[in-house]
Amino acid sequence: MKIATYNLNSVNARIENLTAWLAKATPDIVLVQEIKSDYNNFPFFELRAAGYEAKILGQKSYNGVAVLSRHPIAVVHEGLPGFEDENARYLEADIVVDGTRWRTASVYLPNGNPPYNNSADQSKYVYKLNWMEAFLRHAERLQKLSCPVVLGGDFNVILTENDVYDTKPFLNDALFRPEVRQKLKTLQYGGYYDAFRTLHPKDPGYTFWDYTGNSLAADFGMRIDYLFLNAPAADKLLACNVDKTPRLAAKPSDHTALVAEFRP
DNA sequence: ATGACGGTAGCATACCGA
Repeated sequence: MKIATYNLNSVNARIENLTAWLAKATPDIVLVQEIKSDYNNFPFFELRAAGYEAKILGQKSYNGVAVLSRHPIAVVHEGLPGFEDENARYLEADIVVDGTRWRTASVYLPNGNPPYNNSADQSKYVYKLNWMEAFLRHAERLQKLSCPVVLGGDFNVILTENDVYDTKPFLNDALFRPEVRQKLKTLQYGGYYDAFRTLHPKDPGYTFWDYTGNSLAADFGMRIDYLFLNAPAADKLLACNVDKTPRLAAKPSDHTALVAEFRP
């Protein structure tokens, strides 16, 4: 049983790359971010032909999240409960696989950096902190569930200095500020396991490489996509690996897929 | 400090991203 998270940077620009990867990787569930598509333009037919049902919280041009699965998907929350959000960043769903119900969420945390043309504007950072607060409150409520829970997505947070090729360029970046790192750590204090880091204490585990320059060749990456597991899910965890093949393929997203394998 | 690069809207160029 495999669950993946993958920030696609546009589902329509990536549909061939995506279906090729699905055929090879055969995940049961994929938590997708940045589909950059509303409902009417989402490639439901192509994914159905590839064997996947899709539930989406769409948005034109920006953001947008989806859950794909080879099994029926029951949506639980469209958007983060208790948080008025103008952006499509959270979709929670139940999926039964081999008789076990899995609670999953596709999470796209705000970036938080100021716009290039106004570096003094902190409004996006404030939005990020508020979003994280609401997410942490909801994640805490999900701890009441006894079924396996997987919160996966693009968290836009570099958790530690070992999760980026070089800390210097990011010391004042919204992805690496102590405040956001501390906040995401509270998810772990609250009983969620970082699937990749649990099994790979030392490996970089980068999931993102900038399009520009020689970032990919030089491995100037960062680990900002995560699969967080409650204890019942962590108990079933067999493996968790970064699949770099779609990032190395033609017309890639700047992120790549992170895949966890579980006992049924 | 800036822009590299890519996607989208929409048709020139601005906005967004990490």
